[in-house]
This record gives sequence, structure tokens and C-alpha cells, in this order.
Amino acid sequence: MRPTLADVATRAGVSKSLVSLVMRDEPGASPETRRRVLEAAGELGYHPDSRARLLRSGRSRLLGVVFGIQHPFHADLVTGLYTAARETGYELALSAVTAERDEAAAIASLLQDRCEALILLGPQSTAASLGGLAARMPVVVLARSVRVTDLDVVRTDDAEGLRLAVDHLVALGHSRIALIDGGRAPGAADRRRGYGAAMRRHGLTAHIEIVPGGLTEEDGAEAARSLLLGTSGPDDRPTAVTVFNDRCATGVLDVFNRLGLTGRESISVVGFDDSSLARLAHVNLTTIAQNVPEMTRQAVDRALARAHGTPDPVRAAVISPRLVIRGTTAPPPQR
Amino acid sequence: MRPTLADVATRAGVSKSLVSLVMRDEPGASPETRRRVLEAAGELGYHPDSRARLLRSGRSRLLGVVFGIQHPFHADLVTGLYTAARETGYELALSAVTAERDEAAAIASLLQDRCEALILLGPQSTAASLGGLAARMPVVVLARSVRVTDLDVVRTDDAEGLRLAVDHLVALGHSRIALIDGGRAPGAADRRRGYGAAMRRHGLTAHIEIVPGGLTEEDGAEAARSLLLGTSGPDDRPTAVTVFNDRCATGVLDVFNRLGLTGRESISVVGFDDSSLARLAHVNLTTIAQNVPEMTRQAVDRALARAHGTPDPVRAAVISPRLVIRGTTAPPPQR
DNA sequence: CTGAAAGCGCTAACAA
DNA sequence: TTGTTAGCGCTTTCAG
Repeated sequence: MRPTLADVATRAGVSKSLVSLVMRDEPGASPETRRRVLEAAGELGYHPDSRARLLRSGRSRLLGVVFGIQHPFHADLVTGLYTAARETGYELALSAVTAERDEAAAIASLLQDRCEALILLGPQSTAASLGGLAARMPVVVLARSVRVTDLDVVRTDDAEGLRLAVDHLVALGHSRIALIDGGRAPGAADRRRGYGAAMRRHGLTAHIEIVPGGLTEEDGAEAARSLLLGTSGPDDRPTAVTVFNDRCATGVLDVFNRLGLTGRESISVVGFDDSSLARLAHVNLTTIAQNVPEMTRQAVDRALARAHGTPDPVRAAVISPRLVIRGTTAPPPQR
Repeated sequence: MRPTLADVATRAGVSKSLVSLVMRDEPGASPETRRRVLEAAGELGYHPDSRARLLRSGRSRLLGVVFGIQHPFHADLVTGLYTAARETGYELALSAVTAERDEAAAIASLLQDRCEALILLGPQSTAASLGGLAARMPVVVLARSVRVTDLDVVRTDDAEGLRLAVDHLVALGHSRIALIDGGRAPGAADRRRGYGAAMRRHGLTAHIEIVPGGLTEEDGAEAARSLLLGTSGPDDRPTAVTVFNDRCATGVLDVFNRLGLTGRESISVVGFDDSSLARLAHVNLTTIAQNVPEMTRQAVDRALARAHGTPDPVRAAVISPRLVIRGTTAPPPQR
């Protein structure tokens, strides 16, 4: 059997309460006692049982996080959440969505863990079911917009992101700028809107071209092929594309590279997310960076505020993205 | 306050014990009672508190999993672990290793959750510290070999994997086959050995060439460049490379594509893992597939066996990989 | 088939 | 500064 508080107390020759205080770093024990307790705990290899601790204290100090284990950008967000949570003394309880484990299952498992709040990364549940959940406990939706009261939303200003992308390409001299779209993915609708608005503002309404894409490399590769297919040559195609996300942009780039689109034929590419993918030297993707530290900090703060009954009156935090210029954008080739 | 067992009991007009039985699907309650209890629970939105449950029953029915959130292959393994665990009635407690949260922290957090066993994915801890951990609780190391008693190891036969890769390339007619290495990554040493042995067996000792690589796309890109750099032309280079893993192979392919290595200059590439990356149509990577369903099933089975005091007498499960031929390997070009 | 009572390991009052 | 006591919500005997 693993050692308990009582074992440590016996060994240190003190009462359980003292041990409890010492283990939690609370004041109220003499230095000498503290030393003895710590020593005994170390010798026994004692770790406090968080279950019992939480049961008794009523609060779990646990933040539930639902994420898609196959999404590289979720990995970046989870990393940020760990960092943000550490400063607050809360632990993260991760629950992954996989091909065989849907979002409902992921959420249900966290419900049993008595998390004080839930942070959902780009959830696919309907607004109604998110609302139902939010009625029962504090919920923060991260990286998706959802019109439901009683829950917080933390997301990037997607429309602004596409404005940044289009502005950058226009400044380089492009006018035929296509969008490879994210379909029904979180944020895709806003990015589409932002693209259209930016193009119109630059008087490029005639050049608006939206190609169906998706979230994955595969979707990007397909979109790239369909973009080139059926065009008679470089003069008949866009000189730049802005893509739903980095992952998808990687697929686009891959096809462009394989087809040897250089010089007169080259096409500029802008991604979205600034995931670790984009930063790789050999990819070196110009992209719209989401502010992960800020997003994750806000998500944690808002989750805790809600858990403590003092929710932020402004229910949505819309965070500005930032343009990161790397190697995949250049002035349009002279044709 | 959230509803408790007692609330449900009151509402259904029965005792707590009955509710407990019904919630756990144990026999001992009449159909009528069962119905009433379930109804009351539904109306109250009752979810049993796993903490209290575990505290009382002594067993957590929890399997701790430590994984690298940035590793695509770990995502595949976690997916498999969820599936394997579900059939046993155990839950997974995930703890991620991130850039700012090291393995020790990830393990420590699970220790507090009273998991019945720990499954570590490609852990980087020293054998000594793994041994220390295993002395305190059941441990299964997945996807890495480690010579420590008192813990189970489930891994792919890495040497056989490289034999399969080399055999395949030799069968296609290659003889100048290089290895892009994984350095000190889990499995790398065995793969190196397998490569050397296979090359020698084919009488290709003179062509053995090991290029330093790594686990990431970046490492692969760098290795590919260094492979080509300083060679005077196609005649002075290998006609095929077998790469530490798919992720690294992706970087290699990317550089090859950018440089337009086709026709007479083309170089065959073999990956390792058969991660979702390799399966993408536009990558279409020939690779050595690890048997994820089998590995994860064994990991869960062995973790539970150990937790229940009946460890498998054979401490290491070495699972055979499989060659998956896709589009990145072909006979060597005529030069 | 059902209920009453004890206690898992811990924390939070309180008393000493 | 220290020890004592009473539960947190549940499962698990053991009686009825």
C-alpha cells in the first residue's frame, strides 16, 4: 500500500494536521517540525492523494481541456494552457478527441472529474449543446466563435487576419489573390468574410476567387491541384493565395514545389496560425500568427473568473493576429 | 451545488446504496427501481463524482499516459490507447510533455492522481530514474527499449524494420543506400544496427553511409542538404535513403522536391512509423509501419496485469513492423 | 431486493 | 504551535 498522511505523521511523530499543513506549504508549523515532516515524507516516497484532497476541500483546482489530438495547432494551444495554468495553481485535465472518441465522450469524462471549468478547443458541438453544457458549468470556447450566452469565447480576429494577408500581398504588387478556404471549420466563415472585404476595399472585386479547401495537408494539395488544373498557363492563374491554415498551406506548397512552380510561374502563399510547422526553416511560411500566449492566458483567466462566480462582463475576447513575413511571399513575377 | 448520490436517492425515494448499484450497472436492483433511479439521475443531471468513487473503492481505474504533444506519432499511439482502454473499463489520464513542461513534471502530476499504472511514450528519462519509478508503481514503456527490470517494454522490432527497408530497396536494384539517423532518439540505436546488419548481409558494406538526422522535419531537411552538398553530382550520391521516421522523411522529401531531383537524379525515400503524415496522398511515403493497435493493446494489457499483480513473465513485447510500399521508392535511375 | 452504517485519505474547524 | 474531530461523496460490508 502506498503511504498516507497518517503514515507520515506516525513516522515524523506528529499529528496528521501538521503534515497536511506542511505538505500544502501553509504557515502554522515550526521550522523544526516542517523539516522532520518533509524528511519522513521523502523517506516514505509519499505523494498526497489529490482525490481525497479535492473531495474534502470541495474544489478540484482542475481545468478540463478538450482538444483534437491530431491538430498541430491544438498542440500549441495546449502548451500555452499548461503555462498559463501553472501560474494560477490549477492543473489541467486533458481529454482528447480522436477518430474513435468523439467530443461528447471527451466532455463526459471530464464532467466526472469535477473540473471547475471546461476549456474547449475549436469544439464541433452545436451551439445548442454548448449552451446546455454552459448552463451546468463554466465553459470557455477557444479558437471558435459561437453565439451563446453564459459562456466565454476567446478567439482570433479572423477577418482582420485575412485583411493583413491581403494587404501584405497587395503591397507586394499582387492583384490576383485567391483564397483557399476552410469550409465549415471554426473561423473559416470569418476568414472568408475578411478576405472578401479586403479585396473589395482594394478595388479587386473582380479578382475574388474562393477555392474549396479544408484543414489538412491533403485538402491543401487538392485545392492547389484544382487551382492549376484547367488553367492554360501562368497568365491564367492567381499570383498569390492565402490559405485557411498552415497545415493546409503546407499541402499547397508541396504541390507547387513538386510542379516546379518557380520564376515566372511562382505563386506566393500565406498561411494562418504560425504553428510550429510554419517556422520550420525549410518551409519558412509567411503566415498570420495567432497570439497563442495571450489567447491561452485569457482562456485560463476567464475560466477561473467564471468558476469563481465573477465572469468577465465582456463575453468574447477577440484577439488581434499579426503578420509574420517569411519566405513564401514575394512580388508577383513579371509576366 | 451539483447533485450527489443522496440527492438522487431522495428524489427516487430509495437509499443511496441502490442508486450506487444502478449507476454502476451492478446487479441487485429491481427493474422498476432501476428505472426510477435512472430517471431521477437524468432529471438532476447527475454525474457520479469519480474522486469520491475512487477514494472509497481504493482503485482508480485510471491509467496514466505521458506523451509528447508535439509528436504526431504519439497522437496515433494515444488514439490507440483510448481504444484499447475502453474495452477494459479503464480511463486514461493524459499528461503532456511540452516545451515548457518536462517529463518529470508530467509524471509527477499523474502520481498524484493515483493511477494504477503508468504508460510512458518514448520517455527520455534515464534508465535509472525509470527504474526508480517502476519500483514504486507499475510502469510500461512504449516505443522505446530500456534495460530495466520491474517494468514492461512494448516496442517495435526496430532492427527488423530497417532490414525490411533495406531488403525492399535492394530488391528494387539499389545498392547505394544511406541511412538518415535519429541520433539519441528512442529506437535510433536499434535502427542503426539493423541498417548496418542488413547492408552487410547484402554485401553492401562499402556503401554504408550514416548521415546525422533527428526526429523533426527540420532535421530531415538539414540531413538532405548535407547529403547533397559536397557531392559533385548524381553519380556521387546514394540512390536511396531510409530515414529515422516519417516526420524527418517529410523534411528530406521536401528538400529533394524543391531541388527538383527527378529522373536521373531521383532518390528513393523510406520512412518509419506509417504515421498519418505518410498516408497523405500528396506525400505518399513508402514506410515501415509500426503496428499501433497491437502495441497499444499490449501496453494496456500489460499495465493492467502489472497493476493487478500478475505481470507478464516476458517483460518485453517486441512487435514486428510491416513494409508499406507507396510512391517514394522506385528502381534506381539509369545513370 | 433493500437499507444502515462504516470508512477511503484528506482538510478545516476548533480546542488545547 | 499542535492535536482532535467531523465530514467531503461514494462504495462496501452486513442486516433485514
